[in-house]
Amino acid sequence: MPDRLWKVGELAARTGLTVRTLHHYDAIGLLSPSGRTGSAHASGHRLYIAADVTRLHQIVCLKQLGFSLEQVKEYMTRADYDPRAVVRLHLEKVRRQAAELAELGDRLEALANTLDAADAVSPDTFLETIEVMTMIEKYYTPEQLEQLKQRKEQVGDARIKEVEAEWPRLMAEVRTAMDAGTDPADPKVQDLARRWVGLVNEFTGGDPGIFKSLSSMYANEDNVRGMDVPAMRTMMEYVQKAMSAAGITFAGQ
Amino acid sequence: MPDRLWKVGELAARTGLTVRTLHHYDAIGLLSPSGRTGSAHASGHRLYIAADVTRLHQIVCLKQLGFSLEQVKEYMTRADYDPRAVVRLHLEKVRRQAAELAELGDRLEALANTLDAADAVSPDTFLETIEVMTMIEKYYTPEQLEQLKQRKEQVGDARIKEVEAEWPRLMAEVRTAMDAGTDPADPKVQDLARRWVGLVNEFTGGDPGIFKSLSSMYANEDNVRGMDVPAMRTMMEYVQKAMSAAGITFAGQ
DNA sequence: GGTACACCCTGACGTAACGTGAGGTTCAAG
DNA sequence: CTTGAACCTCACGTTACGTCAGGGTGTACC
Repeated sequence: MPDRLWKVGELAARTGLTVRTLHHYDAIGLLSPSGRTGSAHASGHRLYIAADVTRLHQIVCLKQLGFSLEQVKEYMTRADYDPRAVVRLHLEKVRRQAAELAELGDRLEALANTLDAADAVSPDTFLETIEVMTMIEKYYTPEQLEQLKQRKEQVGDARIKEVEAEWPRLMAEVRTAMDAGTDPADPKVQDLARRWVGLVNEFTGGDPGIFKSLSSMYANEDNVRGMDVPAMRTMMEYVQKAMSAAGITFAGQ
Repeated sequence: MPDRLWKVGELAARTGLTVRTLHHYDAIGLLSPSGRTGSAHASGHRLYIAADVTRLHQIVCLKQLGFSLEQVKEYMTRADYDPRAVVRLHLEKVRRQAAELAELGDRLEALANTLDAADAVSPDTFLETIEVMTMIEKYYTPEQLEQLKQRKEQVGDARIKEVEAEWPRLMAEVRTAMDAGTDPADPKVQDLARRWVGLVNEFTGGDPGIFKSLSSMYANEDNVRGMDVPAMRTMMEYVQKAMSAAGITFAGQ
């Protein structure tokens, strides 16, 4: 039956496409039926011949390979392309997209694991976790993250909670000393500086790379886990004076 | 500077978004600035406060995880979701998409290799190759394809070309016999049937699975590599009568 | 106080590949 | 000649903005 005629509905049923899709292909000039009922009356029913069916099949194939309708059209009208080059190029694009999606998947999985490890997950902690993770990924290399993860396991949750509680206390004391106009060289301030350096060293583990990433993060972000970083930068200048006076430095800088 | 105000341009520069994007977020109610210049005059410049900046940051993070703006909005307004479940669900979706893209990549690579192996690649042979590959993927399992590939290497290109040239000749002869009204039991027709069976056996290698897939393909498709399959089905009935008369069967059926 | 100029504003249309009606017409059977 | 199914042509909706067009605003300088 090579000279049989097909109506849209039949063709749609056969190919798994919808009637609307065939209408669309007609509208954009990708596949117009070779005939219509009622001759030139316009608005007659579409009649597709065998050649149209073949063309449609090719269109579907190219679509399944991920080409856009525009590309398919270009490709089928102007046949002056090098098929190999086209396929190779398209392949590269698909590979890139696949890699990106896979990486996104990895990040989501890491997030999911982090959330599972947390005690309670309110929407707020959720948003905070995401923010922290995103920021962290921006400043630390994957190797550094692995390193931090191992250190975290060594140190243990208890100590981490202690440190997290210690920071606000320390910052409050530094602020008090600054507001009081205390000389950074004052032994009390030098003590504060020693505690500050101690906490930072505990985090970096003396690794210069991690110290650099950390510095970079606090230099560029204004908000890290809800902390007022600009204020911290001001304190840092003060603390650094005290460090000079006490003759101490960060580990591994 | 927690109480500093930001204008769209500044915020855009800081976040890497565009001004238009911020306008868009405002328009869809995802992030509206807390203030405007010129009070209630309408059409004053947008003024974002620190809280707005934080919210924007969270929006950006969620977007980078692949959530749609609609989802982000839902998530940030109604906070009665289980973050873990949401992330796991989203993760699965992303993984599925990544797998699909990876598979598409594999198919494209197979296509590219096939094209590289071909002598000349005109757009027509290209389209034909795609059609054949797509159809083949539909009927044969990956294992069967591997099997066919190995057999193809064993047999060699020369024999494949011979067979491809032989089919049209054979079909023409069968048609002639049919049109002449020759009895299928006629020895001449039995010979034709033997040749037919021989060619099919050579392709299937006597594998029942491949025979089944092949049959399925020719039973469901009306066009395989430009061949008039409906006509072949008619011939097949005739050939089968001759096969019965000759007492032969397909290998491994 | 005026003026330049950068920056801001609000529409409004375009994108890809159709989905989804609305409202009217045509075909094939009875 | 009448159904009912299948068909027809608009035309708007979808996503996340890009890209003008045409006109206001803020601020620095004279």
